[in-house]
Amino acid sequence: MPELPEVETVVRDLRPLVVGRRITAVRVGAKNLRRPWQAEWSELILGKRIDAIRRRGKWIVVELSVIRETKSSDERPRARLRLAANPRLILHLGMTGQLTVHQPTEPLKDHTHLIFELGRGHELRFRDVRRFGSADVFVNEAEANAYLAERLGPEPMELEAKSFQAAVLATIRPLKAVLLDQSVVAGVGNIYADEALHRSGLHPERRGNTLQPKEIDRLREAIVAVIEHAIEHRGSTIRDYIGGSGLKGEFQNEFRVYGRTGEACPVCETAIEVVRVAGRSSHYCGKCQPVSRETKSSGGVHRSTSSRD
DNA sequence: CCGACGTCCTGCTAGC
DNA sequence: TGCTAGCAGGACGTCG
Repeated sequence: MPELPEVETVVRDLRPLVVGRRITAVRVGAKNLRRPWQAEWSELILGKRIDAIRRRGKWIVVELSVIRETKSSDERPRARLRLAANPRLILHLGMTGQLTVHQPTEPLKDHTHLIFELGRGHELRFRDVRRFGSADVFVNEAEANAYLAERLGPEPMELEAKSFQAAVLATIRPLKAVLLDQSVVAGVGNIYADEALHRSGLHPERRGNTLQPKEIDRLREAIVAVIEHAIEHRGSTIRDYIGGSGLKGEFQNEFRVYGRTGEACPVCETAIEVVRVAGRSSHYCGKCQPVSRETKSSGGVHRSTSSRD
């Protein structure tokens, strides 16, 4: 499942292959992604040049602009064209999304839902078996940024200690739910949440408001460390994930807890356990990541007075 | 307002 | 061997 490191890898792989190219045609599959592709979106991006491709959280932003027409003498600037001069294509890979560049002669794999023809024998294909992914087009940078800003918190690398501390202490939710909340920190999913919690010695069921400031900062540092480490390994391939060049990730070999139920904790050799938290399977080491007594017994709500004095 | 939970979707696999 | 129930989970809608 593509999380921040996987999406970053896709974007880095794709960058040299798509930047500078023009979208010469858009082909849309029969089945919808999370939201149906709108016909006017094709009009908005057709003929536009890809200036850049970047990542924000788990989202991919393709920046497009009008190519300057050098030879046309009868150039009539149209208002509508000006509004859509710099549209943005925003993609989310969901669970099983793959974004790769192919030659048009390569056979289409099943579940290919969008094809962006790039001319000169290349096309960008969006394939997604489970269709949890999405594609949206916005008329300009401001609209695209607004869309992302209203659902995403800071990138892990830009997460400030103070504000993260405030966010964690302000909630009774289990840490696992906090880390999966994209408005708290953008880009963390089930794998890296579990890995970061193990690295910081915190139980996934610990409730935010029971943490010490020191623990919160340890968690923040663990998130950054595990994300950066994973990017260096091109992310994790569990089953479907591939980078923009079709290469798999290697970080699955570095997992300390995720998907390792029953195996030995790499730190203390205790068997890794799995529990369902926030509707997700959560892997942890019972010894390295103990639940504090007060948290486990009854949700940790009645403890609020003791932190006062 | 906040938190918990159900829904979408397909392919794989554990279990009979 | 063949069948099926259950599981995987990111984002978002709904409910209490």
